[in-house]
Amino acid sequence: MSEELPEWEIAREEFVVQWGSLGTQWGINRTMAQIHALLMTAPEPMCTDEVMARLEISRGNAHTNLKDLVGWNLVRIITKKGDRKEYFEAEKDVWKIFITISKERKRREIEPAIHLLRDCAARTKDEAAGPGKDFHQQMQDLDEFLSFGVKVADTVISMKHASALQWAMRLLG
Amino acid sequence: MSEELPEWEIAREEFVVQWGSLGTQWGINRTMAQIHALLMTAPEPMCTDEVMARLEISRGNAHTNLKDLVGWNLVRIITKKGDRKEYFEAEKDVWKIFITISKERKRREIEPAIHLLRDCAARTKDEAAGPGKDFHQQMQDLDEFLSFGVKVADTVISMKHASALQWAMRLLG
DNA sequence: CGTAAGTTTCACAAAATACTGAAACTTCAG
DNA sequence: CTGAAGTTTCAGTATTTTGTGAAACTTACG
Repeated sequence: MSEELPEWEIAREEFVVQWGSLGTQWGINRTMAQIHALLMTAPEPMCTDEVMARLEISRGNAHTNLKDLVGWNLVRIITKKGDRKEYFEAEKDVWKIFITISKERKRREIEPAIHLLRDCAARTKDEAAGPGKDFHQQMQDLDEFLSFGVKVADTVISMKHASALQWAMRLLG
Repeated sequence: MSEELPEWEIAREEFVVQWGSLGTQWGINRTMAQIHALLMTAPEPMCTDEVMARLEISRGNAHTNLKDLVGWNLVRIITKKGDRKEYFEAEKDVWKIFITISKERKRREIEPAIHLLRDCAARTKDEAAGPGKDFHQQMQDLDEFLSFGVKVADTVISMKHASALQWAMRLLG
């Protein structure tokens, strides 16, 4: 592992390890975050065996997490001609990473929440007063807020990096 | 548990349970999310025993998660005069909830990441070319993006709901 | 075909996380 | 003080999540 690594590889090692623990705080599993960090900083696409060796993890673990990353659209599969192996390459453009993660989180986390809120609001739409009405109102407020957030996110997602930047700069003054 | 609950309480029950599972997807523990849901929809502040009874959880569990929510500034402790018990009340204003969560996540998740990125960038600032330089550049790009995001977040955090709304509307329009 | 290279699956094991319940601690009124 | 009411802690347990490793499966080339 530590035989004559160039200086930048030592920093990379640190990055991978630490990004892994940060990931857990974020609700992402450590290995997945580590693989992502590894691929984001890989000069060339890596194959499963390289990932396994580098992180000292099993084939099954590497495989599962690589495929999960592909499922998140954060990593794509590359095939080199004359080579049957699959290689994995992470998106490195920060703006694209951000867009991808936003899209996925919206789909996986926000939209289900909105459905729940609408369902609960619908069930209580006839409450005329008191706690029942307050509950209904709360569900509606949450729904409206999240739905509005989704609209904003959709707009941002469809923007080019430069326009988004310009727009945000205006906000900052 | 299910003796003659009014209609809205049934919806609330559903909300609490489902918000709990959504929470796990979000990387938040189920009980904490459930308590938060319960308190957000509580007509009055609740005491530990009420929470325990309602969610059928132990005192230790209720206590820990209530205090964690207080630590997140999503719930505050209320004391009624002539009563030694502590009551817990959740913030219900959606905009305030959003601001609070943004602040906390920034502090707990984004800032540590920025520190890591700066550290890794600093360690490789002398790399003149090749993979080492690319690594340095990647760290810097990530840092810049997150730092810029923090600035935007700080601006939004300091805004009144109405101004933020107006600003966002302009984007959508 | 047959077989070697590569990928996927999955039962089981290990590790991390969350929960319980009871004891220890704190606070306050009498 | 003393003890009732309430809060906090924590060792042990249960549950959930991750990871392993080997077998099953797929693919493509000779």
